[in-house]
Amino acid sequence: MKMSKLFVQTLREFPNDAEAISHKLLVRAGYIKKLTSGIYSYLPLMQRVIAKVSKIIREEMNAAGAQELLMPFVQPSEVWEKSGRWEVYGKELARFSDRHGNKMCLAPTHEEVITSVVSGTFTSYKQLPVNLYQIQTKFRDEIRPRFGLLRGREFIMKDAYSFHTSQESLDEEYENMARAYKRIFERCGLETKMVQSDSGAIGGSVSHEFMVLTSTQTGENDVFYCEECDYSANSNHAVSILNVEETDGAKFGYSEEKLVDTPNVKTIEDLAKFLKIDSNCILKAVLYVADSKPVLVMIRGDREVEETKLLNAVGALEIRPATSDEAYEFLGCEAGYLSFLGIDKNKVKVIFDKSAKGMKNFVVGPNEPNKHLVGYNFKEEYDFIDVALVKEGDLCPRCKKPLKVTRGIEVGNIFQLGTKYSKPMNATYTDENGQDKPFIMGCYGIGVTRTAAAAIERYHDDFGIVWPKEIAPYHVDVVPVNTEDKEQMEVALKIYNKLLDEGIEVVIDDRSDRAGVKFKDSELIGFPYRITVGKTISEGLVEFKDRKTGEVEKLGYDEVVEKCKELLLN
RNA sequence: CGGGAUGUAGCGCAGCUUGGUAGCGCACCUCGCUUGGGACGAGGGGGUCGCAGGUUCAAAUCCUGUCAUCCCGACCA
Repeated sequence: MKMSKLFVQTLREFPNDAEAISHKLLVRAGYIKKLTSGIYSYLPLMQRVIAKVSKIIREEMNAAGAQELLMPFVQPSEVWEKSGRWEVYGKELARFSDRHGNKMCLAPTHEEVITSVVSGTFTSYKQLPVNLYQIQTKFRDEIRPRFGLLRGREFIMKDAYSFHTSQESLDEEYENMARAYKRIFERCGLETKMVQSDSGAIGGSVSHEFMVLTSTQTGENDVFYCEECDYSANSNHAVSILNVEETDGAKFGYSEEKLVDTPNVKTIEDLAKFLKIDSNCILKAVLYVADSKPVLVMIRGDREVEETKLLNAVGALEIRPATSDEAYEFLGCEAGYLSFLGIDKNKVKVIFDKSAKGMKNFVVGPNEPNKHLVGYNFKEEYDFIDVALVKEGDLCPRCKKPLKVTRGIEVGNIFQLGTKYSKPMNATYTDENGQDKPFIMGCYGIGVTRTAAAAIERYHDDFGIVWPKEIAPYHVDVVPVNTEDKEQMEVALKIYNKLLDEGIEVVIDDRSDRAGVKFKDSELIGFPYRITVGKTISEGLVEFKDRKTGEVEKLGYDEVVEKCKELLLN
């Protein structure tokens, strides 16, 4: 490809509306162009990266025994009503009506359609298991799209769905996919961590996410992991053993139940200071609204509620913290002094977090203003449920060593769906005994465009993108320093043509710009290797530069071609 | 949804307070010069100043509304 003809416009400055480094670089280096919030055109360079990632995915999925198909992006409401998700999915599902007034939507995922495709096509246990996948555009109308391709509204996803006659068969395929995913990301040059996770809107029981670990910035998930054993989990799923298992207010002189004045003391921090007690000896009350009904969470003062866990615990569709006004409305008390004590349990659901178990002589709100109860002890048995966010330093649930936390970008996930979709949609096969049984299903996703963006988050420097060579849009950039110099151009073209003949993906920067411009662009775009054809041709040499290591070698014309072959063709 | 900010040429921005012919840098076109790290000179093209309404002799500028984009937060009592 001639650089002078490549459809790309690099920018001297970073775009104003980008935050994440991958977003900034993708725009500046001319890979993507925004059409509207969270929706981008993939320009030729990007399209090549997408094709590379897709190719790796296809090869590994096919090798793992899956078959590719392609399903509709526009779907009728019927299948979604059948599965029960038309009501449940919320505003992320982009809905519209066709000209006949039929309710339609843009596909955010394909469980419904694949289930209807398989149902009635494979009807015998003899034909199972089967795993089908596609690589396709998805649309999710995110509340707040951001970070460019990391959280767009429109994005490209590989989604696979497997159908089984038994849990054992599903387990096997789940492991098979986990192995395939590991290989896919490795081949993309990405190190990933497989972590336990919540199964979210897709549903099901067992699920894992593949995370690209990032130091700080753009990872949108907290991942807790143990360095001793291999335990690791998304914060929405992580469990821990509290490092202080039992707390006793008696240590601070509160061994007797008593109502004390705490005027205008509303936060846990202030209360701990006011009473001269550790916050883990206070039982905190947090009021939520779950599907417009109040839920009061009682949790140890040094802990925070993990909303996804709470959502699952109460089986709600939507959950949010209550406002102060709502606190007054539901509990008849101003916020700051709320409690499970003295409230109507038929009106307000109360959940006790696991962290509250074993607390003694603790401080708790009395559900009346400007007072707190000290030295309180539970007077009946409660069910303690885990709805708390793990903290760094908590102990690993497996080996009891302190947990660490890091940020991660979720590039893939695998779920065991069971019969969540097949049952309501009445999708069945006939078993050995002639009986109809619902399919047992699994599903497996990879964000193709997000994977590319994650690679940039992970691999870049001050000059631009440093692509892993497996997913770089081109491998080699041949730069004649002075295009007016006939000899330089001749050598550059010779090398370029030879590389082309060898099947190496190469660009020749035949623009008449000065060398500096071409070098800057080369580094910004992130070609893994650059061959500079300049003054050294007087000695029959050209310069070979590795983008990643920065190493430079002077090589003869044939030598440099051999070097590229060696590095790029196996 | 709540709060904040911003909409002026493809990109980055100034101009708005105090109304009076729409500007700068990059990019683009032409000519010259230059060619190993984002050169230089001269000339040139490109903008309904987000949109709608209002005030005014006159609005990018003032007023009202509206749309869009970005950031923060989404209540832990």
